[in-house]
Amino acid sequence: MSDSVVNLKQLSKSLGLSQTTVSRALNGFPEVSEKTRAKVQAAAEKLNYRPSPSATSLATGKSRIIGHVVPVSEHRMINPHFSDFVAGASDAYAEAGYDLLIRAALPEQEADIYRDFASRNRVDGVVVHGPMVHEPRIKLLQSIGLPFVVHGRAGDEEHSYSWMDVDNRSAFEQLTHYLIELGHRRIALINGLESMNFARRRRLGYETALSDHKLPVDPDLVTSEDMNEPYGYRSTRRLLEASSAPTALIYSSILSALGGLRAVNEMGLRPGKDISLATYDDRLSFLQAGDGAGQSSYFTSVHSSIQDAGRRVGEMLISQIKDKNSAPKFELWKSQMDIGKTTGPPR
Amino acid sequence: MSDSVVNLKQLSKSLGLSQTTVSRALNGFPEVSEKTRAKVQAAAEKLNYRPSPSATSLATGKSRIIGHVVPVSEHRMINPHFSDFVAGASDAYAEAGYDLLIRAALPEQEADIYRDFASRNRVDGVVVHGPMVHEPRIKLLQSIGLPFVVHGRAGDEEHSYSWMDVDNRSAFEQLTHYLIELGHRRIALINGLESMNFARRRRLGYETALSDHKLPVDPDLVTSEDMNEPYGYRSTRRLLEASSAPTALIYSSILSALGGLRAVNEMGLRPGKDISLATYDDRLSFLQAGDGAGQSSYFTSVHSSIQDAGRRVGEMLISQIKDKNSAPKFELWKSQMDIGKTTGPPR
DNA sequence: TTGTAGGCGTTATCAT
DNA sequence: ATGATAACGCCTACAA
Repeated sequence: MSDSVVNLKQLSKSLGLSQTTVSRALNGFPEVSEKTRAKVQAAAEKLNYRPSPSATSLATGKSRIIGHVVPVSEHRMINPHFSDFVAGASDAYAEAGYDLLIRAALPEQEADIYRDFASRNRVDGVVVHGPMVHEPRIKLLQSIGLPFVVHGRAGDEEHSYSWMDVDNRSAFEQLTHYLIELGHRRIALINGLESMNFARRRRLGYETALSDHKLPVDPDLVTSEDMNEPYGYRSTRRLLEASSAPTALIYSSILSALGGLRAVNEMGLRPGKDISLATYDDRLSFLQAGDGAGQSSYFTSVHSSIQDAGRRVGEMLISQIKDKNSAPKFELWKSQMDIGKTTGPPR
Repeated sequence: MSDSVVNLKQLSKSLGLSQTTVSRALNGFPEVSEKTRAKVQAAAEKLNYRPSPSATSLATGKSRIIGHVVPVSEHRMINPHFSDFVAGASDAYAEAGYDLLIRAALPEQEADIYRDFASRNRVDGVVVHGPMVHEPRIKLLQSIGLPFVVHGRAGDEEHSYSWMDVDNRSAFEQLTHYLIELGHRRIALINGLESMNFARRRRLGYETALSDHKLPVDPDLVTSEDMNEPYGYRSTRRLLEASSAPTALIYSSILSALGGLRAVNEMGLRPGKDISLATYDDRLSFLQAGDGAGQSSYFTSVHSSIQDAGRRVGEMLISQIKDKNSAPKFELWKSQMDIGKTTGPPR
């Protein structure tokens, strides 16, 4: 009730015990007698004792904070994908008594920020977002010795660090395969930025399916950009207005799929009839409904919840922080395919 | 280059100066001679000196961290609105040398978390998100003495705390007015949760416009829920399938407007022709395009960038933290109206 | 202009 | 099982 706060010294004095004993009692050290511990805990509660994070951090070298550095460039990393990921991660952190810290940074500052994070333990670990095909942050963090988990994977040395990823390649292979089976021959891929590893994998999956069916890979049918709604709209219009338009389009994100849907509607084409649309779906929460009436069940898609991914990455990172010299852990999640209303045989 | 890091003591020893002088030189105290300061700065750079945040925090009582507590309930606060706000805020923080901290919490824990934040200065201030009509957090924070800025306003005592808000009421009055002028008589409002102050204000604006034109306020035409896509879809369908359907719908968020658009398309209605849709638009970045081809220019809307709001709230909070006993500051932003393609006279 | 010394609130190492 | 005491790394009176 009271807003007055007490420190260790005051608390121990009020108990007639030393700070050492009180500290040990509160932190669950086994040598403290149960009777003492109970008394201490009761008094701590009553006097509203809360340890000072900075003092604890200074003494232990642990901050109980997880860092996320987000680039502020043209390709902003803060978008609905990020926020859903963060929702999951912060949940996992809170459960374990950690806080989430965000630092906005220009891309060229990023390395320095990691050094800063590590050198004075502002954070106990970081999550690496949006790994590129060749990802310099990984060896940097390794050399610094700052614990980290990658959301996704980089192109090489997958066994030297911890990561959690979805099966981007097989997901897109499956989606493409499905469209081919429906009879489509010209299938476009509205991909994310292919400097990012996930996008490269998705393209590989797409190309693999085409090749398996002896279909040509037409570079004019593939676009690569930051995934947002206008991009989906723009590229869809351009592709469909071209001379040899595709009969089906695959989107790397439901955000661009939404843009594609808008384009298609505007052109008077009926999804699933005149044109087929399929997408990767991160199950973004603002599109989700309990009754399954959200966009997610509308689109034909492969999906995996990015919020769940955030939670899992958070858990992995915390367990790694707690057991510093544990071996790297990897987790590859299978995406699930759902047939929605937006695909059908070509006209 | 080197990852080795040096502390104040080592740095000052290497310079043959006292820690005091070095500290003062680095922190811009005027009494240090420029020659000394230059030498110190050069050495700090060279030896890769970085002050320890926990030590600094312990000594000064300042953490240089801004807290955001986000409820993890059914009505998640982490959504695209939040992430755009955070993008702006974290930018402002980074510029001022602050970090952003997120703590997920059950609603009933929130009060305790604020106490925790304040008592041991884990954070120097907080942003209050989603103020309700009656907002207990405000007097709590005031009694605790933790600096805060409200994004939005609570219903009462607007002059006792700092806030930044948009003119929700007049924005919705204007939008409704416009639709009435077009000839609409039955206008629905797909509102946010009316326990939230912004939603109540929006409804007031809507009702004011109706009353001004001697139009009845039909409660069946107003819905109030968490703003997401499925909600927009569901309520739009329900309203349009009813016996006396509205000819125009106003959405409190582009997320639900997107759902409404989906419903309307599905029902074979042409937006702007058979049915009119208007929305409040927070200019969410994932819907924005440089070329103006995003959803934002498509919908008839009143808009104001929530990312800019985040930046501004961040600035306000930091300036308040720096000047503790400054008077409360208020900022009310005017939203701008844009006529898009989704409105027209009723059929 | 610079330096000395104590304090911020914990944890951890030795003792006892 | 409990207690003194020295870190942790910085800031800041107070002195010089």
